[in-house]
Amino acid sequence: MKAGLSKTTIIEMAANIADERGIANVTLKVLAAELGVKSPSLYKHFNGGLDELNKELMLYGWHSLESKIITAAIGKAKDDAIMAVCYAYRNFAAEHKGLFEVMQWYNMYQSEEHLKATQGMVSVFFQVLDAYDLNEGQKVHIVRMFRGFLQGFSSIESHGGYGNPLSVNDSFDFALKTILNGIHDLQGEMER
Amino acid sequence: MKAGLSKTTIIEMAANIADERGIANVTLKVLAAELGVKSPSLYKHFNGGLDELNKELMLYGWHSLESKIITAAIGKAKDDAIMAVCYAYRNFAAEHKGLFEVMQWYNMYQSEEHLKATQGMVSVFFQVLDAYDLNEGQKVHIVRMFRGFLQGFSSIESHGGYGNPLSVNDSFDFALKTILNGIHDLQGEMER
DNA sequence: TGTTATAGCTAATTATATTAGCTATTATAA
DNA sequence: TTATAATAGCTAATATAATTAGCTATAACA
Repeated sequence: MKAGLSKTTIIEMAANIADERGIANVTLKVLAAELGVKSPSLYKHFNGGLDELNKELMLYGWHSLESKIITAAIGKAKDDAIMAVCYAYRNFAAEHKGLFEVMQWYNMYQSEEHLKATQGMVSVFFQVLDAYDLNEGQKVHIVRMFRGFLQGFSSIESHGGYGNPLSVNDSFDFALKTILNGIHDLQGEMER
Repeated sequence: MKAGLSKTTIIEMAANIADERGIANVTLKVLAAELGVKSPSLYKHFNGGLDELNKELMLYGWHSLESKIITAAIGKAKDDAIMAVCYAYRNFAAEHKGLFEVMQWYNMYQSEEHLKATQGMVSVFFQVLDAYDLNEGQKVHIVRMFRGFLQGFSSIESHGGYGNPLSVNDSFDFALKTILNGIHDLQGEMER
């Protein structure tokens, strides 16, 4: 009862380490040192050790992203809302490289927890799509396309995978407009 | 001089372990046991130890994917070629979950090696796009969109991230058609 | 046949995660 | 206020995997 740690402060420090020093440094050793305690002490907060910590970090990341995109969508509708949400996603990945990696990497083959974690974000997409004249199946396809594109694009970009000097921003805009056009076509040329 | 190992056989076994038992089991211990040797022996083939092995595994994966999509594109052109390439990518990810993971997650912050590794695949996309009337910038945007989408979609799908019962195949088709429409639209214009 | 190179070995070292059990501080109740 | 209980954090010990050092037997070859 000295350092006064809590799950939250530990997770936040872990997220910080992931972003600043890379996920390879998200270890109990580094984390404890950074928090000014010894590594066994962390087991008082995370019974499941490093594994549980990574899981919590993954959940924390998705929840953070969720609130970012919710905030971004406030006061916007249709294409504007979609653009805002997509940019918020991409910016989050850029600003939280390490955390974003943990969000995707942890729990690869145990999808239940992952599914739950991403549900919030998925809901936001569906809500935004409610403003369009689309059936449920179409919405599912569109949300899946956005999720796939955003995750892959953001991941490649933040790892420096797009080597060509051409503006990555322009490529992102191009892709979003392409998907938006697809949505417009489904509506039979209604107004955007 | 007994087991007669080579870099190739070791890498192939590592890829196999990644796919069958998950990347958490790609360790020198497991790998050596599987190959019938002791783990220090592997240093005779990989001076850099586990790190070098993972790098080689990543490169091996991208080269494998490259030849798969080249094969898929043979005798096809335009939309047919693109569809074939995209399906080949997605199938590869589905059939090599572990390897596909290593391809994305190894070497996160040292993009040079990653860039080189993906260059082959990128070239295939550019070649296929040569059949369309597009300028260089447009091609770059399109390839980036495909890469982002394919990586994210395949990754989410193969980790069971698309929970909705709706056919994932249909979503994939929907997305590809959406992007193809975008390409067709660009051909109508003179320039952008 | 003798020499050399080296794949694979054992033994030892390092690094991290984890467990066991102790202690001091904080919170709570008499 | 004092006694008691709960527990955050500690030290010491253990487990597991990576890695290094140095040895040895075999394959290749002069």
